[in-house]
Amino acid sequence: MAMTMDSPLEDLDSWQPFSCSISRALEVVGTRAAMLTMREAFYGTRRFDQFVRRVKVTDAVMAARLRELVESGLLERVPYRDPGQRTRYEYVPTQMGTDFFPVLLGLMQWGDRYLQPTGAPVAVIDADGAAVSVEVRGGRGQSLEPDDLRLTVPARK
Amino acid sequence: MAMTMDSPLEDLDSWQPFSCSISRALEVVGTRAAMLTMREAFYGTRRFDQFVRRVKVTDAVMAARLRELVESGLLERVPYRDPGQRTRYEYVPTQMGTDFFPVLLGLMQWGDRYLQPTGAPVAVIDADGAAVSVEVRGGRGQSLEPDDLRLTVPARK
DNA sequence: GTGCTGGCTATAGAAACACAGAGCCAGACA
DNA sequence: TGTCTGGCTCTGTGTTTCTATAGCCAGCAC
Repeated sequence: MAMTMDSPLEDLDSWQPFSCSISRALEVVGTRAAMLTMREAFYGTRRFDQFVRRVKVTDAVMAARLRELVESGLLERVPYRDPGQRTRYEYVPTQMGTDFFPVLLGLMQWGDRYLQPTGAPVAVIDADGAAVSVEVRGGRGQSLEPDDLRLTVPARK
Repeated sequence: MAMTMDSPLEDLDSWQPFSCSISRALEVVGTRAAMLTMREAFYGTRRFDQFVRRVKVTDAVMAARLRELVESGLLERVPYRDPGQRTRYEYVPTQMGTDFFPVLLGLMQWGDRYLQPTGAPVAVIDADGAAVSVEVRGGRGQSLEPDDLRLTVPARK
């Protein structure tokens, strides 16, 4: 059985955040460089030197972040070969990495709204050219506001 | 006029990420403690000592993060008074703070899926008790996958 | 072979962030 | 008046993440 609470959690002191998913996620993508590297992967960046130039970190830092992101499973090292060049590697988002994009999109949308006095520098659109948005949806597909949400803590094992 | 590109961006080298909303957002909520503080606000935590205990940082760090989050506009200092106590302050999410919750929810959902071998420790549900999910929606309200997205860079000023 | 180049590693130092402990201050209560 | 308490600040230390610079290595070009 589960302990169910209203949102916000009524009895906060009876429950401590344990093995929180947000906390675990931040251990993987919690640094600025890691987050911006995933942003670039979202934009379509694939190659080492592109990542270095566009995220504006040193190659040492980018090598470290890319290695971590590959180890964590968000990116995959895929060999490629340009004519006259030796084999090198691209960094391609995995399913796990692709599934992270909504977080980036949510962050972008929130930043566009509150931190961009002169408007969004990049727009994300669908096939029709209409603006895209990140939303919270309930079981029937309906849009939800934060006030509509409740939290449940499953029974501990 | 706008420069429109397929997703992923075709001509990455012709466009540099400038005043990126994600980057700006990370300047405000880019640290682990700030993110977990907003998580707690989402859970319903309001008072200083609760934040300190539940985020598990020192009071010094929490005081600094709360001050920054108030200055940035995500939280608001609201006076309250318990019987027999002097006036103190609660930290209550503003509209800007509430609008940030989908990002936290997206992070939680992603972490639940990929970083929790034994299942999600907390579930977010709607009024019917159905699981809630963060989705990307297009102009007609349809669900979108990352492959369906395109990016547009408005003309520079 | 030699030279060159791109991805990657290594080291040292700077900056940001967190911890631990001490101390300050307003105000409720004796 | 004096004491106690909770929110908050200050100081010093350690860890992490970053920058800057140098160097390594595979392999293509010559």
